[in-house]
Amino acid sequence: MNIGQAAAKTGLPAKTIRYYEEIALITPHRAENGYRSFCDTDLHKLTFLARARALGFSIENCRMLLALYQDEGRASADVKQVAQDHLSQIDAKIADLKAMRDTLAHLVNACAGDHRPDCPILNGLSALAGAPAK
Amino acid sequence: MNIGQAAAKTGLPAKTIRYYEEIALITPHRAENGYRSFCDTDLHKLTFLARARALGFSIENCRMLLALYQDEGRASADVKQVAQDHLSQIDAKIADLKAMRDTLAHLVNACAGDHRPDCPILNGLSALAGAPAK
DNA sequence: CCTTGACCTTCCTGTAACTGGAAGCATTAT
DNA sequence: ATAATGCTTCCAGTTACAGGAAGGTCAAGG
Repeated sequence: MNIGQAAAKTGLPAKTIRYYEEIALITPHRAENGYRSFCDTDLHKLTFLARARALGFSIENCRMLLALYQDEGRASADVKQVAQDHLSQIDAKIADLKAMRDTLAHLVNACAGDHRPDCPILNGLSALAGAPAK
Repeated sequence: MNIGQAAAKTGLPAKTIRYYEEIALITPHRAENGYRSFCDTDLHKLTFLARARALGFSIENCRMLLALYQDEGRASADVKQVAQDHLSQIDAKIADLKAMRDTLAHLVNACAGDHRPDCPILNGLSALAGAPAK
């Protein structure tokens, strides 16, 4: 199977698949004409990668997960550790974004958004005087 | 005032300040010895930038906001537009992350995390069979 | 006067994970 | 035969800096 079909089946852009080969996440064989030839195992790996990436795992984490996936003697604790760490990072990022969101939402709500130059958003940015709680 | 003091006062790394000059967000004067010399206006701009960046605005949005900030004849509607768009993007990102988080949390919870190789996380990644609700 | 250390300068490289595009074979369709 | 895809490699660009090398400047101490 050529890269175009592999892309269609996995939902990954061909460019991305080439990149994954370049960084050795997958190693498809080559046909005589030089084209990459993807077998079922390659497709499974690509699907696995697509899903792991969709859950926000970094490439390096994906590499680890893929290695664990292929290691019959793995301990699920190792997998869980990677996932748990990532989950914590997601939670941290969500918390950060929520804080941003709240501050920004206050500023936006306070802004009239009309033709006049007076603007609480700019005022807030030039000196976050809002309500420095605590 | 030299870059070190400007960095200390604004909380921005000197590297970042040089970068902001390079991309023309600020244009501090130079002393005779070639050192950058920051005036109060420069410091205000840097503080403004630091806060806007902390709220997640991109550099290009910061550039626009800074221009509006310095434009006495601005309409607050223009500022609000930029902020509102950014707010929407933050909300979208939060929603994405929450979806990720929920999926991942389910997988993590289902995983025993012991010495055995059986792992719902890997199973989930190889074929998200969880509960594809509707 | 000289040296040491802190501070400043520019320039180059690297980051994450791709995306876009150019130049050039291979294959397929007309 | 030719034109349209599809494949190949390689190079550049993206975001917002961070790290580090090589070297000029300045204040303090001996």
